[in-house]
Amino acid sequence: MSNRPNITATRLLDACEALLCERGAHEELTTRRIALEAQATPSAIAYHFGSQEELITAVAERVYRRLNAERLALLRKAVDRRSPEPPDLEEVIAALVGPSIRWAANPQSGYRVLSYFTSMAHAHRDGTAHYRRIIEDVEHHKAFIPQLKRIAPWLDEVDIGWRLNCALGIRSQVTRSRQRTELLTDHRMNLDDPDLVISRMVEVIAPMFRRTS
Amino acid sequence: MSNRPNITATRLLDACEALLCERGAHEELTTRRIALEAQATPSAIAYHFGSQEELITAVAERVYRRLNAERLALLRKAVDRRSPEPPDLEEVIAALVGPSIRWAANPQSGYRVLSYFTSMAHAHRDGTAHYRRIIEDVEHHKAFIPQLKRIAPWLDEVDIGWRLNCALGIRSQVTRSRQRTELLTDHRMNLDDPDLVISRMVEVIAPMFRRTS
DNA sequence: GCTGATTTCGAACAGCATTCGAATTCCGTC
DNA sequence: GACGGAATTCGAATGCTGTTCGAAATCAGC
Repeated sequence: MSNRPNITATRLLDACEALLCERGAHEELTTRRIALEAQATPSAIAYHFGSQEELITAVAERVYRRLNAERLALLRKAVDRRSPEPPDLEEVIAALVGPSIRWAANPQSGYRVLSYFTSMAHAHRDGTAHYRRIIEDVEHHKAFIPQLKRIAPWLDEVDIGWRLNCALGIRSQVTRSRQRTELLTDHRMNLDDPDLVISRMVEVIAPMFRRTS
Repeated sequence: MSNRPNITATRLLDACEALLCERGAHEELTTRRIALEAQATPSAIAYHFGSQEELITAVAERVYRRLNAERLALLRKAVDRRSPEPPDLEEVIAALVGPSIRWAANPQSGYRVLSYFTSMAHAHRDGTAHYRRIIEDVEHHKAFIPQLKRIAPWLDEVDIGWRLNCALGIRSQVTRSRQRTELLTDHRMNLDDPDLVISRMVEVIAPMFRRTS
């Protein structure tokens, strides 16, 4: 549990992330396997992180930070481009869901870590509070609210948050339930093209923030 | 692996479902615990279902069938009410997401079984094909497509399927990420009232199927 | 009431995460 | 450069887990 992460700790983080990104390697996600990959022993996991769960949490947190940085950078770019006017709605939505979509299309991006982590956090939603720390972290999402409010000032802040939440649900469905998405669209949408998927999502999400006719 | 389920098999199913519905009992979801609850032995699980995973799959399948029956009954009712005119859009959406929302609000409904199962199926999306059998079962969802096409004939069938998929994503977000939903809406939405939540969802999903101005 | 099939049981077995004390390495200080 | 205390690594041991398997027990048909 060192606050100054040493070389072994980062090797364990890297090994765990690599295993989570490998296709179908979740069955082999054992302390022994991780330790082997990191040239360490299972005890090292307990020493540096406390438990395997907390190691995975640390890995997820690291990936999550990267994703959020990208999201917020895109939001800032969208805001700056139109400042002092309100940003473009479609560009804001693309900033919100774009990184997830692009990362999900790339197996080495670490998105699989997040998929696995959130699945596990949902399955064992009892007790273990260190899961919630990440799940409940919505601060960066909240950064989108004031900008969306500028775009759709007739909407309540609750309305904005609700629509934001819905948009995130659509994002999750597309990134995590790819099989279902393919079946419902009759395999006639190219889900491998992130830009296409993003524009399709914008097409569906944007009307939520437009005035009802 | 009996096709004629006997008394012990159904007791195991019931015990497993009960444990999955109990708050925070997922940690205790072991073969020995399930067997104890069902007045049987761990070997009985292997004998009747092959493995613990397959027992859980069987439980999820049973619950899933109940939910789908309710969904399709509501869809049929919506269709019959307006026949031969196209059904009301809002009523169709309520038929799609309503049962999930209501079940999620009731701990004893068995919705927790589905939450747990889909989480697990996503986490171990490799190999184990018996998970996919349920995850990929979208036939009942497809029953909504022709009705929605009647309502919005200007939309492609791919467009309809895509929007249907998005609606299901919103549903999942609200039922499974309740905490996040509460935080984003600043705790100012009463998520315990299913009818309110459903109308809020309709408010967001319906515009997807309306003509763009 | 016997016989063959179905079902139940309890004792194993291998694998798992974790614990813990000893051994080792590291690093500031003499 | 060598000491000594802290930080780190290690390997054996512990108590879980799901599953296997052969022997008992129960059941159904004649």
